[in-house]
Amino acid sequence: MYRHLERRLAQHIRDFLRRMYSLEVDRVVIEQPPNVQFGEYALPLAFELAKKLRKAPRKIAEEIVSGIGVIEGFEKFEVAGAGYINARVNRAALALAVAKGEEPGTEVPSGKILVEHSSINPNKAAHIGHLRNAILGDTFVRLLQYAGRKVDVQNYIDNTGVQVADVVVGFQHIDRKSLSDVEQLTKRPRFDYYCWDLYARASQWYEQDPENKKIRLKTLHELERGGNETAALAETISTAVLRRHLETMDRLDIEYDFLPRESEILHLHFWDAAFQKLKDAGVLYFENEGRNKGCWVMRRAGTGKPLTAEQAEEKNESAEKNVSEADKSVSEEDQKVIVRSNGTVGYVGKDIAYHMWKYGLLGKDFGYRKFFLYPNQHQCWISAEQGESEHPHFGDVSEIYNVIDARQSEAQNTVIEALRGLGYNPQADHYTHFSYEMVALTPRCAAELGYELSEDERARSYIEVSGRRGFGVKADDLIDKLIASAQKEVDSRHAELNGSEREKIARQIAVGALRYFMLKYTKQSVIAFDFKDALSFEGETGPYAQYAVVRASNIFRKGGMDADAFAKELGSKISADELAKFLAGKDNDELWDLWLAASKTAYIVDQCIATTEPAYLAKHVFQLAQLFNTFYHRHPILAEGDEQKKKFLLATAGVVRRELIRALAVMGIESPPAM
RNA sequence: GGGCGCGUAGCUCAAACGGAUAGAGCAUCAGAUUUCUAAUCUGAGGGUUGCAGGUUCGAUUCCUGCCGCGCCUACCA
Repeated sequence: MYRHLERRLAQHIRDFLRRMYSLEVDRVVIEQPPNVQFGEYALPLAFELAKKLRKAPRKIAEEIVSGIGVIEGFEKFEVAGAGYINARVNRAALALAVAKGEEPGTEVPSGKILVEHSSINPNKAAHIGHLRNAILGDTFVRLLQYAGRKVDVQNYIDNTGVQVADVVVGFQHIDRKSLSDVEQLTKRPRFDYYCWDLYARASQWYEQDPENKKIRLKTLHELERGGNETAALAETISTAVLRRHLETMDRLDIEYDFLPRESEILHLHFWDAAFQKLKDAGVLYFENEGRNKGCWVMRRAGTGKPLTAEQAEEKNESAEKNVSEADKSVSEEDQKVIVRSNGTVGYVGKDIAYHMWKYGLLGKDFGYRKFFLYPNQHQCWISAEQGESEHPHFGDVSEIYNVIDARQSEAQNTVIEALRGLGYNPQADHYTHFSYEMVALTPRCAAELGYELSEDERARSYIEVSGRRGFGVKADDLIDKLIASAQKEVDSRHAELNGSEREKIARQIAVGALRYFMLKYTKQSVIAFDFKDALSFEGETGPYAQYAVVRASNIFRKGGMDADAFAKELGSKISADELAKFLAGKDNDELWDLWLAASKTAYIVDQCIATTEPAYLAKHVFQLAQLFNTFYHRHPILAEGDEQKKKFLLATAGVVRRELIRALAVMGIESPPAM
């Protein structure tokens, strides 16, 4: 409801400015006052207008306040400080609307959105860095779905790259395993852990003898070509590891719709189709000299002179030859090799083709096979050269979000520039690199894990994980630890519950702790991972919020009432006048703050989507839980003597409980029945 | 060298297009439970927002320079 009122206010202000001053503003800035005593919305509008209107801000603010008139849902407007306009809403009306629990809808664009996340090399166990990616991606999917968007979730599988090749080399040349040996190994639990170690061993093995590196290159070529024994072994390994990744992510309630694989991008000749278009459009050109002689190259993103909007327009209007001349002058440094001199295509090229497919611009499609059926019957599909005849339709989307770490931003931008160069500007504009920073280990954590550190590394605040060194925290290990720790607590607190109930709760708490931990940091901050913080269930954590829900639930259980029904039917239980009385005035600001926070779910979700920043939701959930815990402490609800007051307090608990459950669900966190 | 990003309390992090007194958690210290379970709550201490300029009514936020740190800068993916 908070969002709904904000939009209504913005619209009225726009109309008013047009009427009163003949001013058109595209965006009315509406802030949240630092304290609820100032009201629910704050407009710094008068400061902005001061220059345009050549009047003192305070004077303008007074004019607006006296002229704005009646706006439904708002009680009054006040001028504060040097010219702030503070808006006060009708508290009872807002509370009643919130209690009903139905957010007035907004227009939802019809197009489908594709979110790509996880994309873990299928050659070793997933680690905490992959967890951050998957949790960010999955949460963003849930945010979009909450906002009413249709979303396809894809997990790109690089099954023909060097990382898979390294493990293949490990099996063939270090451990000397046959295909059937490996097939047996894949049936053992956590085959991906075996590969984790083997990958690290293979990386060392390359250092021992330059000849070994030649084997690696040969293996890589065999994988890319396909149709040979090495490729068959790679297929067995990467498919088994991929299944493990899906299982790991499913422990966190993360699911995918489709798994496009690089092998199909190669074998279905996606690149050939893209290559032709890129050459025709002049995006790619052949280099005749220097370091990149014999390669097809394009300008690396971010190396051109930055163009302003006007310059870009001029450029479009000016003669074509200027453009190509400018492109030809790209220095070697600024060139990105797309096709190597031996004719093979690099990963950026494949990525360009893949993204043309996403937008339905390639004129080719994958084959589709059923791959993984989740316990909830959701079917996950995988790409295939020859697919099944009946399959859902993927691709042809109108917006793309790629959850890929910040280190790849240049490559991502190069793909966007290629689309632009092909003339697909709207598609390029709706291509979002959802960039986030890595998860690193604190030196203390690395030491705990028994890794030897150089003096240099010990002095740093964090150390990057490294698959090649086998250096990192495996996802399943962390999840196991969290579950064990939660299980211990649940067992000691709830002897009355049976084993499977306790197990389920422990899992919910573990998932809540982990997902919250990965979401509470803003994307651009490197997470310096530490077991102490990650395993905490106290303070700013998922379990803290889950516990608030349990406390609310307990009130209703003890009172023999249905929490949701109680909240929803507030209007028939208490008159509007009485409700107003309970919420009015300074004495009740603290209660009102709680209601106001509970009204913000849709507003926060919008903010998260607009900024591709799920951390705002995590902060909001924590604040709401914190306000509730204070409320819980101050008001022994069931002991309340005044019947009307008691109903009001119950409704408060019911509404907050419902909104907490909702918001947690958007973060992929379940609310346990007991803790 | 070039590109991107970061620097805020002892530690880990917030601060939505520039806005009202820079906020949380952890840690430390002092308190709270015959009550709807303390995985909780109340309070205290802790800050020249890396440094120096600039723009502005107003800067943690924008601009310039400097210092420190990270990532990218492969005919790897």
